[in-house]
Amino acid sequence: METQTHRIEGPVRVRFAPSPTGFLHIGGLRTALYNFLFARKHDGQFILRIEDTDQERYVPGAEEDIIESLRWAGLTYDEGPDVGGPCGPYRQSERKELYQQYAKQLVEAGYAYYAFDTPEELEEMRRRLQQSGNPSPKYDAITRMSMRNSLTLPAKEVERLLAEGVPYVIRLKVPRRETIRFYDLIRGWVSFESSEIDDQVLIKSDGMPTYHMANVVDDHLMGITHVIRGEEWLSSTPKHVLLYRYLGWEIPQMAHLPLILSPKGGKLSKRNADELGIPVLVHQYRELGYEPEALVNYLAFLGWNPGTEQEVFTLEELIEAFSLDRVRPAAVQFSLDKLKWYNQQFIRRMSVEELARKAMPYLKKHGIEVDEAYVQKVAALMQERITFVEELATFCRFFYEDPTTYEEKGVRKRWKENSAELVRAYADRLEQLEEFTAETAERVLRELAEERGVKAAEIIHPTRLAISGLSFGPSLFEMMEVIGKEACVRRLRRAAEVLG
RNA sequence: GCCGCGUUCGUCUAGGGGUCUAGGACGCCGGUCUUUCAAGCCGGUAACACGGGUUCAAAUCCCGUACGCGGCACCA
Repeated sequence: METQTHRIEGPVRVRFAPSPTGFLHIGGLRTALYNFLFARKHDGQFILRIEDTDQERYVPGAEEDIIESLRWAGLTYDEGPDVGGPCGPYRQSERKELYQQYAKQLVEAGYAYYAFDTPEELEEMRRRLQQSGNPSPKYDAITRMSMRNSLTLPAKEVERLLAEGVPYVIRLKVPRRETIRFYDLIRGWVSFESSEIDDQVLIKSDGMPTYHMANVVDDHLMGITHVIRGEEWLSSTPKHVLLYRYLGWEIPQMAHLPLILSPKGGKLSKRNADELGIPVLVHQYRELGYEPEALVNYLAFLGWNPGTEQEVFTLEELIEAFSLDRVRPAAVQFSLDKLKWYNQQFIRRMSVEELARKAMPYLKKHGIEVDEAYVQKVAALMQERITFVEELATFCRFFYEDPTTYEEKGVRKRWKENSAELVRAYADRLEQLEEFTAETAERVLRELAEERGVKAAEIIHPTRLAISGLSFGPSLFEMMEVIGKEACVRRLRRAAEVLG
């Protein structure tokens, strides 16, 4: 049978449905982002739903992390556990009865059944089948007839077991031979043989639904029109198709996003990413000082592109440009280099006021106490030279305090025999200046060079070392103006003394 | 192993039968500018996985192979 998903009338409703079994992963953020962009693009609603049906893997704090991370990234949702909405509750653990009700409906209609097999019995069945040459044993149309379930047990026995409270699960009765086809917005028609699918558990023995059951029920009840999720769900989609059909519901449009791979090509798991030094959790990026706009922009381009040459987009621009049919089906490799480039791009697009404001917490963190007006001057000189806002503190200490060391390589290359004397002479002249600016500092230096018959560079380079302790950095004279006459003179004299 | 999905420069990608001697971006390399370092500008490096078809013509369509990834739980 062919199952066409068709366009549902009315506004677009999409959801991001993470499970609080861990902190938000960048792959999760990308999925959330595409859902968000799609919803905003079509003036629809974006919903956050927490899929916490696995009580064993529940990680405390995960839900908070997901919510905080989405907020940080600017992906606001219209309905969710913390903001409410007309289709709540938005936490699956709070909707338990709902799933049971629909599961019972499926049982009554003959599309699902009770199964009383213990884990040991299931294990035994798999072992038996494997021994008889079946490489992938399944609880399916054939094996279910030799198991303990409401299809094989007498009705009275089933009633008795249920009444006695014997643990049971509810399984989907997957048809024996049928081709299940569905249309994926990103991949086109995809088909699976029902014989490859096992009788999926819908309700676990603890009464909680499995993902498959909860997902289908909630997507329907919440009016989800487009299911946009990771490719790892593609092969369980036929089960969902069956569920929609048996429940008599319309199937939302499906779109399975390409997976994000590690830069080496494998799965971007926490473990192998840690080995490569790649953060995978959204909060790590926040802590490392990445701009949320940069991460979002980069993630948007992982699997999608606007078809134009524009690469830097604000969230608003992404919304405008986004479309699912420009999402590619192939898995993509994550690259920190490109992300850093985006970060640099966003820093350069900030005003110096904004940049300085963002730098303040970092300065505090590094024990530097200066006022924001001063930081703005630093920001103006450094904006084009930094990749992270934090570098306004770490890379720029010389703007805030005298250097205590001098870069060895720079000294070797730039500090000559006559440097100490020239630098002292320069300091003396600067001290006399009434108006200390980049222009006057430069003029005085060039005059001195001319008088001494040396190239300006012979004073410039040692001066840079004396002022900043480094052989590279922003425009020397502008830097000196920011640092001020008194400090410059002091630093020049000190360097002459220390470096000889 | 079985099933599914995928495959254009190292990476992200454009392209969807002729306009492709395959374009852009990141990275890398060189040049230029400059007091240095960045940035900018200019230039370079580098790809249609392979094999068969179809066609006057294929990166583009079809089939196969290889490789990669995903799934095969009372996890999501």
